[in-house]
Amino acid sequence: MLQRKRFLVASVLRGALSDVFGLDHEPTVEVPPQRRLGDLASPCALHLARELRQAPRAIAERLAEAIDPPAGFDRITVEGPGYVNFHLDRTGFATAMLQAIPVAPSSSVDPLAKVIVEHTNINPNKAAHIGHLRNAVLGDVLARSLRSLGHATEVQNYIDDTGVQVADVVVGFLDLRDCSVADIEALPEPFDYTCWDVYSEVGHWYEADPERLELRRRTLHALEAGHGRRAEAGRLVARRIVGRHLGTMRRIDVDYDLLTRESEILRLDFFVAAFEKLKESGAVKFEDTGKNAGCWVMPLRGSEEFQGLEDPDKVIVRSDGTVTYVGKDIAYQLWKFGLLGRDFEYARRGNGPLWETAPIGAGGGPAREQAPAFGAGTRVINVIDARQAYLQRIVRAGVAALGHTRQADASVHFAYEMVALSARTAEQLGFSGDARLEMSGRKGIGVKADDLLDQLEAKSRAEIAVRRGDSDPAGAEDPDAELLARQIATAALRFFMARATTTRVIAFDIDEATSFEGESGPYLQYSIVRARNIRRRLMEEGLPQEVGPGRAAELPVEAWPDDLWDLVLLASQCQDTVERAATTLELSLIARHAVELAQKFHAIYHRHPILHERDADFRDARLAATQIFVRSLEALAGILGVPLPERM
RNA sequence: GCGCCUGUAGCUCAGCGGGAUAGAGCGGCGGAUUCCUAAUCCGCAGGUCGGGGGUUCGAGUCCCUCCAGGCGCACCA
Repeated sequence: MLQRKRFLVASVLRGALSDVFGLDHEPTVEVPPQRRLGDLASPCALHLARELRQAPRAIAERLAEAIDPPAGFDRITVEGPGYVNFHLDRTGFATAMLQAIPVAPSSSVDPLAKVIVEHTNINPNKAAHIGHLRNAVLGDVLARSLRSLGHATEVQNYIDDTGVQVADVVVGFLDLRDCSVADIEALPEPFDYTCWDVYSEVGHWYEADPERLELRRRTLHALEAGHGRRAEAGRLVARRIVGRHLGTMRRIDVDYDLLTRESEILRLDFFVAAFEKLKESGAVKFEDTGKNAGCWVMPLRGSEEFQGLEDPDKVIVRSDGTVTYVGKDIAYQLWKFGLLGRDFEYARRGNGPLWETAPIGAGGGPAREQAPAFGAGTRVINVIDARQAYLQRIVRAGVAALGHTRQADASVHFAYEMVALSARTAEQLGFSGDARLEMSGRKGIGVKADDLLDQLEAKSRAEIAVRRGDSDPAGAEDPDAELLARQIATAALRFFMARATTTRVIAFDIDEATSFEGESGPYLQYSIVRARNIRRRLMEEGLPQEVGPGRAAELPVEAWPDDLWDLVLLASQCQDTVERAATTLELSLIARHAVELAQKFHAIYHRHPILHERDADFRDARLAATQIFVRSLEALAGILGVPLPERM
């Protein structure tokens, strides 16, 4: 909403600079720090002072005189050292804001161009931990942002069900714990917790006798081949764990369109197809001698991007004929762009909207026509932590080496930093360490996602009980309170993950993450609950609960004091914020904008009561601002995946 | 060694292609509830923006350099 005004101001200024000074200058337009200074301002007079050999204030004054306030503006002033400031017609702008959609599909978006977002991608061999939650929340918020801006968006969750990590858990069950496949099947829930322990046990077991690593190799081959007892155990482990992971993500409202399985990529020979193309184009070559003798490698020496590497070649096919992860990932990436010339078979998972890749001719599987058209995206965003930046660059280089430069450019690695444990939290959990501690599934160090969510829900329940005056929170089986506890936990967790800048390591602190005060998910929720309560009270009093545009248009300027106005102006920047977040992949902008809105609302709530205000103009302006606030925060909360309850 | 990221209040962090008085949350101290729920609000204390150069009318922001920390550079993913 404000963006259009910004363009208008820029164009008016550009014209004046040309008319008055004969300059061709693109002025910057920003929002001044305080409302009394106006709503949009340009420091262009400061920029041009040297060139024009005039005092900035003098330039600004000449500009202000030369310009008539553009449509929607009241007046133009000169402020500070020489800013040209534009003051909006508050009544007119607020009336427009009442009717505006806070975050709408952008006209610059091609609704037919599909964006594929891949996220979560947890190895199906153990319980999800809080690092995985960061990935899932970022991916989900990104997908929600793109959808709200009008992008066709497809969310994929890649399941590496034939990798080393699954193999290790299979070894743990079959060889270390001497289980049968039936024994694994019979294990009680939480199965993923059991696997968490097995996985770290097997690591120690290998260390004690490195010859046992042969079992890993044998299992890995069995998983890739797809038959035998080990493969059966692997399928079982992966199937049960994926079910648990989906359940964990469902708790915080994270969903997917499609699960893609590595086993299907292998079975359908996606890599064979990709490999043919790579060989044809000369992107890979066979190494006869040297350290990579017997391997197919992708030379990276020529590329500027890979300067200074110790080994400028990347192995794609190992000397034993097996394919590296990068090789499979290149094939998968080509499929995502519709460049592979092959496709999966699909099956619906359960009765829900989620699909998964299915083995060819899977008995009784649904016909292929029923599945939506997956893949063939125009842009692909892989949400993967920053430690994998090197591999993601190689995947992109592989796509480029085949001559698909447009698709290589459209291959985006959404890199975020990892989640570590704060020193305090690590100590509380019994892990030694004086600094922050990196989580490690292999070592069994970490906070399980479900444990954190349980803790958040328990804390929510306790808070709710206190507020409702229940003496016995555990005994009260109030379904309404149960839902609310879940919503609060979801909000706390999602906001915590979304508000962190992607380039920073999160030092996960349990006390901070479970805080319901200050900059937190529940803080957002509470602000909306308060606004909704006003509405409810108005209804009870038999007063109108809404201000229509007609009424808003007749409010006098005095009804809009600076602090109330500031909320409206902030609300008018939701669209810009979401667009900027989606293009820069800095999603924390959305969380910060949401919390800033809530802060301003809470402050106004105390200063400007509505129910007890006698002046009708003041009351209606406040009510209109509240309406604008509610709609804006609802839009942002929807993108952040923060549920907004009716009461708290 | 090469590459990427980080260094701002006691702690966790914001600071939009340089711009108006460097902000918020937590923690500390002091206040606010006969009045739309105190998961809130208001006030106070707390800062050589890692160090040093440079560019500029103007630098937390750009350039150089140094220091400190994290991550990556496999026939693991």
